[in-house]
Amino acid sequence: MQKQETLSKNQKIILDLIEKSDQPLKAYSILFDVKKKGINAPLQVYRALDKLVEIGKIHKIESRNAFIACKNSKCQIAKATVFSICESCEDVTEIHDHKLSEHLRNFKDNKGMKYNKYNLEFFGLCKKCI
Amino acid sequence: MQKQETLSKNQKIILDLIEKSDQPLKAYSILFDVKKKGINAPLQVYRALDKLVEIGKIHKIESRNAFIACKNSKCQIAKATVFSICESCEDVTEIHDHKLSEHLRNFKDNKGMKYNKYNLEFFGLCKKCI
DNA sequence: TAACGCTGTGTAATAATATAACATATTTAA
DNA sequence: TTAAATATGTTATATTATTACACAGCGTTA
Repeated sequence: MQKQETLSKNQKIILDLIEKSDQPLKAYSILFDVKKKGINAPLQVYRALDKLVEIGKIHKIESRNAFIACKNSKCQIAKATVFSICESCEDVTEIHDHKLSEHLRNFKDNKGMKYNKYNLEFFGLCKKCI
Repeated sequence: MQKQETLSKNQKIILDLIEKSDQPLKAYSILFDVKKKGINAPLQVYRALDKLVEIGKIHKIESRNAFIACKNSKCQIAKATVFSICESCEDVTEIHDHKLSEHLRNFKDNKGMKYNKYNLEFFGLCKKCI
């Protein structure tokens, strides 16, 4: 089973919307916005979100219960995400830092655990809000 | 205003409970357990949790909406947390790795953002579940 | 082509997580 | 000893997410 290239109708509608926003969107705000396109129920939104997260088109910002598009064209980083979050204006940016990724990818604890995913969220104040 | 040494009644009850568990507890499971101690409403639980998180006695596992006690006696790491989470048995362990902490503490993005906190969650399979 | 598995859709109901608003009590500090 | 800050108690409600069920479309394969 290889990576799916074609998205379903609902998945497309919802990915479109998220990609048009440069900031994370919440599930019920997405629902509100796609009602005009015939998506009526939370579950329809959550199902599409689940799929889009799974294939790496979007990421969930766990501390905010919100979803942001992955700007990385290859979208192979669903399993290794780093974000910076401004606690004042709530601006969220995905961080791609080679050295940091390397470090995290290679991290080994002393419990013999096998990692296949990580998510890192930095919090602070962005330049505008300092 | 220095670090508060004395916790209020509700805060103590709830911290006690969380410290007795070596795994994260969810707010409503905490509520259920403390009803016999006279805590009746979600808000009473959430208020205590907020405070305990703020002073570093517990941490929130964001991806699980659950709370775990901080084992670090000094509890000064509320703002710099790393966890490993087994996706099979849901076992959660707080990680203290000097080199990793150093790396994360010193991380600078290229946006001039000032960080004061981070949270990192590793996912995978623990030794038992591999 | 018919039967099957897989993925997706639609809908209703409900579960789980979290906060707002208001009144009052207790502790702390000036 | 009074004012400010912190904590409590209660009701109601907002927000986030899932369960359960019925069915549609599509590609495989027997």
